[in-house]
Amino acid sequence: MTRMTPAQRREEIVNATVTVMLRKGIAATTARDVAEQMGTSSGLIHHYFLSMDDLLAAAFDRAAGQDLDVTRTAMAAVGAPVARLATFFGTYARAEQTWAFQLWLDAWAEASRRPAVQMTSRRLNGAWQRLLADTIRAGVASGEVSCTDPEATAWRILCLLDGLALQVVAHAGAIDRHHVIGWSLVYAESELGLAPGALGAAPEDALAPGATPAGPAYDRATSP
Amino acid sequence: MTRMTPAQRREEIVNATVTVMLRKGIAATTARDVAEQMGTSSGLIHHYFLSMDDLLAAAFDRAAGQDLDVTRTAMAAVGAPVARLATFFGTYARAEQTWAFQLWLDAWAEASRRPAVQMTSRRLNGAWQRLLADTIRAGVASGEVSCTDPEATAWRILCLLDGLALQVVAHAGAIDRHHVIGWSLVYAESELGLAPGALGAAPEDALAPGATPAGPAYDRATSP
DNA sequence: AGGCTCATTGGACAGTTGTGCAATAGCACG
DNA sequence: CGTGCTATTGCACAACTGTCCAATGAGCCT
Repeated sequence: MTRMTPAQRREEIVNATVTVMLRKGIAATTARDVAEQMGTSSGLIHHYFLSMDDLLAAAFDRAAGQDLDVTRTAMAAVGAPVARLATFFGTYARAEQTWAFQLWLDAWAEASRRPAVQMTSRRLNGAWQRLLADTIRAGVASGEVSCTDPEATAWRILCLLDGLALQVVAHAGAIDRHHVIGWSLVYAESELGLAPGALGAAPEDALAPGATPAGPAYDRATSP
Repeated sequence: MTRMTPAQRREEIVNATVTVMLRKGIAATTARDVAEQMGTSSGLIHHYFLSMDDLLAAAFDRAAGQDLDVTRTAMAAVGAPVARLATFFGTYARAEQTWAFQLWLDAWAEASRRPAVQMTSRRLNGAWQRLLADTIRAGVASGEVSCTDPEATAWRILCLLDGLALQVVAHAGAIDRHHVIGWSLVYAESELGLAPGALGAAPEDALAPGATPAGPAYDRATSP
């Protein structure tokens, strides 16, 4: 029975929940799973969280929030708005490797049943949109990009990204992983009046479609 | 104890499951719910379906397949490819009223846990994409539209639609319902080299964004 | 050293769930 | 009318869930 300070323990519970969530998904994560992951009693969890809904929301907040922070700080380190947009897609692409996109899918589906999860997912989704919209606005201000409605454009780019990623996660093989970034990037360039390639080098097979790509092999592993 | 022929009963079980699913979502639909909906015993269900996974897949197939059929037949009744594409969006828009999009969300999220559901959802998603791609190809052949890669374009349009609809269902209010069709439609026109408005009259507030639309009031009801 | 606070335990509890099976009863056929 | 097939019942079963709580014991303060 190792006794920890409440702050530390709370932290560890959230961390353990994230670990379990990444393995089993939000919907299938139980209090006992989390306790076992920590090596403690299951009663401990409800000493720190009022309900499972709260815990799952907190864990999703941590997992998804970290991705957002990574992208945000990476973008903040870049000066020009267009370069910042390029960083946006570049970071997204790199994050693909350890992809936790199934979490988003679970969060959206669970939103109708778990109020706390819905609130968190809505807040984070909004934050992503704002990050993108703000950068677009900055680009408009500096004259680098042209866009009549940054808010709407940000939503559209994000929703295309989500829709594509969704297919990759839910129906492995239906869409090539690389297309997710490549196609979104091309779309963003066209919406923002940018020259092709301005936001990143899209692999040409991301544009020339149809036939099976002769590009580099990619792992079809479904598990994270 | 009303006795039915196996075919009839199987039919009724699927119908009842669809009804329950529309009310509670795929993930929360139980064998007992379905039995209660039919007014029969719960044991009956496993006399016709090997597992709950099979039943849920069959029910989702029916519900989502019907939507597909409606759109497909509506499109088949139209001659010119561009008009057929316009019908695609028009039918989609009308289907919005009795929106069962939560089912798709559930299906995608459950795909990783329920093999039968994944197979069904993958098949139907592919059918939607093929429907769109074939029509685009026909448009290219007739010279009405220009598109270098109908397959990819179809996926992109569909994924934008899904991504937008997803936000409406999961985070009611984040995106205006009307934007789902309007924005996708405008995007499709640009991808296919069509004149604005060629695929349907997008409400102007679907394009002029930002401020709260002064358009007609729309119900925010979340339940179907 | 002793006491006290509170993190932690381990299990109880009531409610689910999917699944399987003997018994029952409706219906068609002889 | 009786007989057999089988659709249907009703329940048992084991496993699981979130939630709660009295008992325990670790570590800090006096």
